[in-house]
Amino acid sequence: MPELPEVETMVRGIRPHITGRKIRHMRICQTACKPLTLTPPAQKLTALVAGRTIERVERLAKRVVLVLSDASHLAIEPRMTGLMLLSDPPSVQHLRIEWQLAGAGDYPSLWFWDRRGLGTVTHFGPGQFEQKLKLGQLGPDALLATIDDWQTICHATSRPIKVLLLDQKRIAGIGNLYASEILHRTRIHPETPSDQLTADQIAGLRANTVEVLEEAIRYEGSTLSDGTYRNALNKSGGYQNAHRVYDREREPCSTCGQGSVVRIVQAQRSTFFCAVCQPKPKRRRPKRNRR
DNA sequence: ATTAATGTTCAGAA
DNA sequence: TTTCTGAACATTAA
Repeated sequence: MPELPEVETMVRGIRPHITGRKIRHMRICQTACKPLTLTPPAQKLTALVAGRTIERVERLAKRVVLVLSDASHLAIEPRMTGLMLLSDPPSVQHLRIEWQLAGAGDYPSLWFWDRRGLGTVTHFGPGQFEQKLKLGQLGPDALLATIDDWQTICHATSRPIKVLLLDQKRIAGIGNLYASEILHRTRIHPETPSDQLTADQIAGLRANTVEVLEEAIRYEGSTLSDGTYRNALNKSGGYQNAHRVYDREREPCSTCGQGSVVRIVQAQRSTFFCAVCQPKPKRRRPKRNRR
């Protein structure tokens, strides 16, 4: 499930316990039938990582990044069901990778757990990270994007704003859950063509994106009904109780009290919104009305 | 047996 | 060139 707030929670959870510690061994667990996508493949990857010290732990969009002592980077992408854990995995058979840490510390190992196994782990040599991933693949981070960034992003396409919010190449970190929450709070209909948004709406979008994501981080992320998402110590998040529209189809809108939450499908993903709070945009007046 | 699920990517068509 | 669709990856629960 992890979107930006869940990945940020993972990073904050593991950072104090693994920063400055040396990776004695990176072990690919044999319990899972199908292996994760590892780049480079397992043998080469484990050799590159062994013996390195973890200098820093950072979040890049929806990835956890370990910065290693040789200036290389290890990027872990949890995708749908991946978790970074220090202890207490929800199940043993879905443990995929163990980083055994040297020296004294509260936890002997860092783990990657992934039920569906869609996650990826990618190693970047010194200098490759910025070039190949940071600059090449991702738009500005959703917590850092300026109004100018947002203006440029929205003006560049006629795609529906909900679909644009999910495009990591344009704006990085927002996923399906938070896209619905952000648009509801900004009172924008999810099918609005992005290039028809007014300057005020775009400013609101930026402000509410930061507000929703920071609030979700304070709650340590959203654990949905399937219970998959957990923090580094296998504790649930709390933000699911604060969702105003996501997964609340047919419930009355908590904001206006008038409408009820409806579900539509955009780009094969569920979108939740309130038709009263988020009315369909009026069609643009054609220019022929000028005299 | 069928469907949907927080993410990403690719091929192919309009 | 842009946009959209469907499928794929693999697993589980309703």
